[in-house]
Amino acid sequence: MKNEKQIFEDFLGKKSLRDTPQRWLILDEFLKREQHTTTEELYDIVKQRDKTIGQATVYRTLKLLCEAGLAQEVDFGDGVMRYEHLYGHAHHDHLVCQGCGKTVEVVDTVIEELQQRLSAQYGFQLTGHEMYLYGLCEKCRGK
Amino acid sequence: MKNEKQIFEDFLGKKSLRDTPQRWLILDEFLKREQHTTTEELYDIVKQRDKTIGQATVYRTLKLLCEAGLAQEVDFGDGVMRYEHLYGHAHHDHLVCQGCGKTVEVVDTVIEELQQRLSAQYGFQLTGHEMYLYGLCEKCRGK
DNA sequence: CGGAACTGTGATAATGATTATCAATTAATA
DNA sequence: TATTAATTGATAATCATTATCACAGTTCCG
Repeated sequence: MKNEKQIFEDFLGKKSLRDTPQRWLILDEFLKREQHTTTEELYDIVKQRDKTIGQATVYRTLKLLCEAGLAQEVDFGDGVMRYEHLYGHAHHDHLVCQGCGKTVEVVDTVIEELQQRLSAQYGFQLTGHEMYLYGLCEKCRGK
Repeated sequence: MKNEKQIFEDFLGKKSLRDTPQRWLILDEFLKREQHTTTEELYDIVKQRDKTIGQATVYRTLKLLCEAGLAQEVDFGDGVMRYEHLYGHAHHDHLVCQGCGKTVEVVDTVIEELQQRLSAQYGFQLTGHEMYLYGLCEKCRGK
């Protein structure tokens, strides 16, 4: 399996986009993050290694990573877009705690199947879906 | 079953908020709309009956309708909040055509049940969920 | 009735995330 | 290396939504 850097290199080549240190820096830090990352968080981190980098470049590069199939936008509905790793990660949905903000990645193949079937009933060809389950985690429920 | 106007009246009373012609006008037009409505669309409609009404009032009143349990926010992820009728309407999710924007309201009780079970597996107490199924409707698929 | 004390309103300014613009810089390539 | 086109960082612009504020309309209490 190719690694993410190779994928990105291929992507840039195919689109005749350029190889720049900023792009590699952003990809590198993005890959290090385990959790969903906002543009601003990533910008703050990346600035520590390159003081001159601009926010716009972070926005632009994250968009590219999405096109390259390495990242994916996640919208928890709080007005800030988050990005998560996509390549090598199986599809999943999100369980979000409304108390502490903790998220858990979940999958349920039966639900996925039923979504297909449900869409088909209305003549739709399903191309994707979003499912967010909101609730209270064990800790927050105690309070 | 109480009707929406009575509900809103009760709500205003309980919260010691006032009875104003603007609020009734907005509620009235909101209820007439069959589809999901953006604040701007509703503002345009309401302006035809009262030229002096302000956008802010529409925003404010839609928020109130949500609190009163008459309306609900729906976020299709295109940067504009939409509102739909809630009172007297069973819970449902949305099937959205990415070709023409058409939406269909759908429910699948088995999925709902599985969502509960899935959340419980992670110690979460489910308080709500959002599920958006994106695809192409029959017409758009032909093209 | 009269006048505090509030609530609501409309106009407008502010906010905050994201995007567009643009001159200057840099990478690809002949 | 010279040319061309992509990229960058800084900054201004957008756009939906919120906050602010002066003024108008209600309610309450005497």
